[in-house]
Amino acid sequence: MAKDTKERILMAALDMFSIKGYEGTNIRELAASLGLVKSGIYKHYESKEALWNALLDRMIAYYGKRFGSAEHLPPVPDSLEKFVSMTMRMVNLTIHDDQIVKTRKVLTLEQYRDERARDLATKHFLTGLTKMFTLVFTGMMDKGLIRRDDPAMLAFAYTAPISALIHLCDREPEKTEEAIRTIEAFSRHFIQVYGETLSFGESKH
Amino acid sequence: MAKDTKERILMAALDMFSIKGYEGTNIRELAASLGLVKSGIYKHYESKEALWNALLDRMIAYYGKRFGSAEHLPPVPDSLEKFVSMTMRMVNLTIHDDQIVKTRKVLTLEQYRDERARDLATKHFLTGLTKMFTLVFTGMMDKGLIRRDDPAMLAFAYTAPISALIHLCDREPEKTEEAIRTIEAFSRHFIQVYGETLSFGESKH
DNA sequence: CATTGTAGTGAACAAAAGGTCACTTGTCAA
DNA sequence: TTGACAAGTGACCTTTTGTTCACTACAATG
Repeated sequence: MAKDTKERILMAALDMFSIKGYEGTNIRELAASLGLVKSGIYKHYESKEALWNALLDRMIAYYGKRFGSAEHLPPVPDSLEKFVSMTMRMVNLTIHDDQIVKTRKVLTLEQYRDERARDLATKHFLTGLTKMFTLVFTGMMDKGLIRRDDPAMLAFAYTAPISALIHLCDREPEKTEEAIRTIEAFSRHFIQVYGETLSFGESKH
Repeated sequence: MAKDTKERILMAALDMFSIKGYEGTNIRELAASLGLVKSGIYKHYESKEALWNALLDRMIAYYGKRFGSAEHLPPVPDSLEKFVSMTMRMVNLTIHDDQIVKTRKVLTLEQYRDERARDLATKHFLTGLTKMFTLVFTGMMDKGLIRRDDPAMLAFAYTAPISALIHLCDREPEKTEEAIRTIEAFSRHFIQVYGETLSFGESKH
């Protein structure tokens, strides 16, 4: 019950910050949500700002581990259909995983105030996905699944619309199902435009 | 100097809210930024929340007038080159117009807290642009400039990446120039993919 | 000129905020 | 058993916050 409290505080902070933002969050309420009293928080974090920084440390580390490392790169799919299903798996995870949703919301709310949040927001919302899919598309071009083109441009053109709909889900959760359908439709439209239509009998070498 | 103050307060509020958010903004500082003392604000708005709501009213009205009305629809360009330059004109406006930038920031910061902000955010960031460009693409298909396809899907695929880069500029203004270049590159890539390459001698009827 | 209403001031207030500290409690090691 | 330490409490403090109000200055109107 001891060491655990520090972790519970961090998770409660993620929760409140993601709803009310840093300024809108107050320590009393945060402590109460854990059955603590506010001075109890200060046994684990020396100030509200220290708590915020610890949370950011965590988010940055988590991002690095989860999205930044080579082992978590999605495998290059070997059919366009598998490419779509891979996308949908990733999308479903990122939309429904509570911690990831809250992380996105916090970054959205604090991106103009905190420099590290700002940087992480750009990774989360833009460059991270683009880099990842640049590799995927490069691989798919090598396999002859999609036509040769600038893979970074394709990755940007592919991930940004999906990212926009993920933000929509964060903002209006009741539109989640529709958004997921739109993402799938967009995905299929995308492979239809960029997919290499192999002539009959032709095969990838 | 009389009626004017109410307006100046509204603009100062837009400014502070866009930087510090609603919770982070305090009336004293806001008044001071206008050379007033805090009680002066209350002569024009009965509470902080009333001020916030007045600002939202304004933003909603402005959006309706600026982006919602038929007369402000961009004309359907009659060449792909003009399509790109039209896009760039719009992008430059939306990135450099202070009031529009601040509006986007406020909506970003308050989208999870205020229902009207939430709705306006979706319009600003997603559906508004998509609707507008659906019409543009429909017109361009009619003119034979781009190949026939689902115009709404094209509009979504076109505007979402641009929107993502506009958000990037709001977050990291020092990347504005690079972002604008990327938008233009994306734009050209887009028309290359979807543009109808008319055979020699062929013309739109 | 008298009056009336509007814009603005400054002092005051209650509530809420972040933070401190002396104290209790429970656990574990010597 | 005892000493030490980490975890948690409750009372207290200071600062900040939104809001009110009696008052002044002044322009417009009759």
